[in-house]
Amino acid sequence: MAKALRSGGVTIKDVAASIGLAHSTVSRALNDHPGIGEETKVLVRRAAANLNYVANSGARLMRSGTSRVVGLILPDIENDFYNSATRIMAEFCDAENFQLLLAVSEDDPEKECKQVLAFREARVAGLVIAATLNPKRETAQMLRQLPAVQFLRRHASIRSPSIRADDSRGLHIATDHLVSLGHKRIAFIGVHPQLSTGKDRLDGYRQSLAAAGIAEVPQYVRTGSSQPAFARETLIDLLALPAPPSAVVVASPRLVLGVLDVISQQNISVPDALSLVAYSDVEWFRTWRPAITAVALPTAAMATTAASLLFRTIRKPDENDIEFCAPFEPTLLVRSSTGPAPRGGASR
Amino acid sequence: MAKALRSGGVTIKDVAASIGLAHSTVSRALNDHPGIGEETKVLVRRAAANLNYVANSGARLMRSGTSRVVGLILPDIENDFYNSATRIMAEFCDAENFQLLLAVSEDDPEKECKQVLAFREARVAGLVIAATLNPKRETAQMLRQLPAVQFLRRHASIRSPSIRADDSRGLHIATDHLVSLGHKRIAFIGVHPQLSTGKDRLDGYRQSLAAAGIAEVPQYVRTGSSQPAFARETLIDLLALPAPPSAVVVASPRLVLGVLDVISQQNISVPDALSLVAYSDVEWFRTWRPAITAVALPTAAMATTAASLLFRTIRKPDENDIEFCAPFEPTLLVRSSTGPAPRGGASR
DNA sequence: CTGAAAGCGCTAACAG
DNA sequence: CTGTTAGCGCTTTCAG
Repeated sequence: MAKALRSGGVTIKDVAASIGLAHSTVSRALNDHPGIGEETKVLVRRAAANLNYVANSGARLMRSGTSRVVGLILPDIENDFYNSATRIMAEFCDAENFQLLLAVSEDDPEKECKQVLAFREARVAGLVIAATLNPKRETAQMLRQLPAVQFLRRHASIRSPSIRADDSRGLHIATDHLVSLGHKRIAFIGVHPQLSTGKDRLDGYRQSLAAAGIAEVPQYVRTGSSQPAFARETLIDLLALPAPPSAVVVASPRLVLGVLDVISQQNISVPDALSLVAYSDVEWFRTWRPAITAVALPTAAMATTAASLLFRTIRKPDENDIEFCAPFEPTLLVRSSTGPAPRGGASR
Repeated sequence: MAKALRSGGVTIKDVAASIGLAHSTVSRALNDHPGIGEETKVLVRRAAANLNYVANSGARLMRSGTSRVVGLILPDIENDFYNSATRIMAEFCDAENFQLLLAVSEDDPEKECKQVLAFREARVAGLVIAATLNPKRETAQMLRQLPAVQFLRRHASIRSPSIRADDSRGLHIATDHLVSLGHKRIAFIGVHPQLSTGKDRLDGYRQSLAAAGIAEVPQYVRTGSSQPAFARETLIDLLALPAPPSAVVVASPRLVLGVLDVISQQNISVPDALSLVAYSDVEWFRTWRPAITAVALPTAAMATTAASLLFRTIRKPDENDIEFCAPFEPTLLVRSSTGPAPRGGASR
């Protein structure tokens, strides 16, 4: 035993030796094979426990070819949508006796590529990915070689099925809401339009304006990074315009943070001086004062669907013809950060 | 090639065969061993790329005994402190070419135990853990057998070194702040005192009261789950007291959410009717109106230290005598959710 | 029902 | 500088 401990790891052989059986028998007993004496199983299990035996999943992998691990690649774990989704996936994995390998791409295609490669080296059974705005060819190609599900974002170069929200519609209803309150000068702060989520959301905003017969003002439409700092600078800029917007649609929860920073610092009155709609609802939005009007995504349903789709694919990789999965419907939650447009012409 | 693809995986041997070399040579070339012809290396790398070779980390593990993976066990990934820490650890791992295996224990000791076992089976090089309130004996024992770092929380039964904040002092200064504003009826909403973070924080609160000569009112002291719902119910209860508190210290960011829910729903005036201090600062606290006074933890420093301590331990496991790591100092950020105590006797 | 033996993909002696 | 060989811990035929 001392020897086993020093030489780093009790093996199935040590267990076998300790009770005078063949290691193959021990393997079968531990894996609860049919056709092994019940008494033997008990004996083996006790011996394994005594020796503090811990299976070696690497060795197991070598034989089976795939590990009980699934990968998850997310651009930003501090985004509440993603961390809620992570919780659900983690639960799912636990329930299925899988482990979750997490990678944070920070929207860097190089990192992403390295991460996918590392996942392949680990022979993950499958993976869920919210891809960067411009995945490398190599990445897309690797993704084709294992069960994968695109999450929230989808990229044309990646073949894997996608679980997503109807972003375009989400922004459509958000913008419609402002339009119906009489706003004409409606700004949009969103993420890069190379991202499906960036483009679709922008489209939704535009469609709504078009439907309302409001001409788009290029200066009101801003896209960029999904980090708060971008929204902060953008809003400051927007407010300094000769004709500042009377309302703003903010297309990502992390961007909302930057917007609120400015609102808070400049002590802007919401919704009187500025109406605000957020895309993707976050728990604390309802506690903010005024409570923030938001378009909610069915996060739990989306994450659950992604996970179960992945596991289904893992189990029957042959069913390549994944049925098309309709995008999830977002819902507008009207709270108090949106109000009627000011009567006068220019504000301030 | 077709054969290799079907039989699930191009190996080093296939690469070797494709260019008429021995598989060991290929291995060495791929691992950039000294004493391999530069031209050979180029040749091998090209062949590997052509055949779409992907290393098998399971096989590598079998030889080295430990994988390039570190584990992270957290009670709650939706807690902003933890997800910020996760981002940093993920970055660290990426930089070191390690992977991050994430497990969410949800404060369930059974789950935790299973997760640690699974990590051991994966032969993780080490792990970072914020333990549950009452880890199983088995868990503590397994933790002794691999490089591990306790994070934020620490539990006496676990030997591993811990990176933590001076929680007691943190709550001491939070409470002092309220005391200095003239508050006498100060409530405490925190997590289970079985948790080190629960106990230390409660202690800090108590010490501050004692130092100020304020008698503790048992009804004002509430501990329980760290989920928002607990804080919600608790605050409602507190406010219904004949002599409700004029200030409340909320010892965890997730609990703050529940508290704000009530404040928002009952439209309580902060800080006039109720002063509020939060423990652990969260990005959006500063945007709330009034901005929330909070005690900030040096999250980034803590996570970085935990990660580097872990990697150091992984590299030199012999240096068992880890120098004691002083707890990190929290800082009070006075914002606007705290104000002078009301003059009169009972509020309302 | 259990044992013996082969081999998964890789690395590391040890030879040449 | 490169090839040969053994063996990591496990599962899985194939025999008994």
